[in-house]
Amino acid sequence: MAQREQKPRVDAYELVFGALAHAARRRVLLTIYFNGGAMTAGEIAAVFEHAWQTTTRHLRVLEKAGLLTHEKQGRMRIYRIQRKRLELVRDWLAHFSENTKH
Amino acid sequence: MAQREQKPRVDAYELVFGALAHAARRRVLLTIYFNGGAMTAGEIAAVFEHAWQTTTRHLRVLEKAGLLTHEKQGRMRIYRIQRKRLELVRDWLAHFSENTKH
DNA sequence: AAGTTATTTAGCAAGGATGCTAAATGTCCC
DNA sequence: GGGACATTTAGCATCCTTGCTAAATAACTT
Repeated sequence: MAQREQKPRVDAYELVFGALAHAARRRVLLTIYFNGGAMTAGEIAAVFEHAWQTTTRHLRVLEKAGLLTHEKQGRMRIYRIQRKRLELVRDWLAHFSENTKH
Repeated sequence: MAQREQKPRVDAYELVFGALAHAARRRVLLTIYFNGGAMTAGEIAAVFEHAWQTTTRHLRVLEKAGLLTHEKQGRMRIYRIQRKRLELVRDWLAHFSENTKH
């Protein structure tokens, strides 16, 4: 039993890696990116065979992970990819780089 | 319904991202890496609070994902990290790089 | 060969994730 | 303001994952 556990960006890894663990969510990110970085929820959902509501949940997971943000525009919501957040993954990978090999 | 789905290295992404989705497994990789790239199952398990068997399963998942390999040495098994396999993650991230910005 | 050490496999319970349908919310248009 | 459109929230069933304990395998030791 550890005295006290710190949870600063530890949770961030958890959220991001968790979000990327599902093929549909990875595909959502790619889809939005190749569409210029932003799409409405409807456009995104249309790409998938899933029910609308299922995609909505995936979007929520991605947003909670910080990989997506949304803004309202009238009755539609525009989701925007947060490329910067993906660097967290790169950061984690960097632990395994040649140089750091200690 | 798509005509036919190809699954070449698609499954590889699935396996690797799936494996990295669990904090314990990410920690196993870091542990082995910072221990010089190889450790026995026992040494790895000793690092965790989990029951031995639970860690064994994590090792299996990581191995199935290609992130670890093992070789027998007497009655112990030495697990070795496959850094190269992590590049698959880097490859995926590369889709979002500035340059490739379609 | 019997016992000890190192590790995996099997089987089960609990919790979480995923996908669906139905209902709710919020906005636009006549 | 009433209906159509865009999207989310709720609730439920199913499946997958994780963690555990018990049992099995396999290699060393005496």
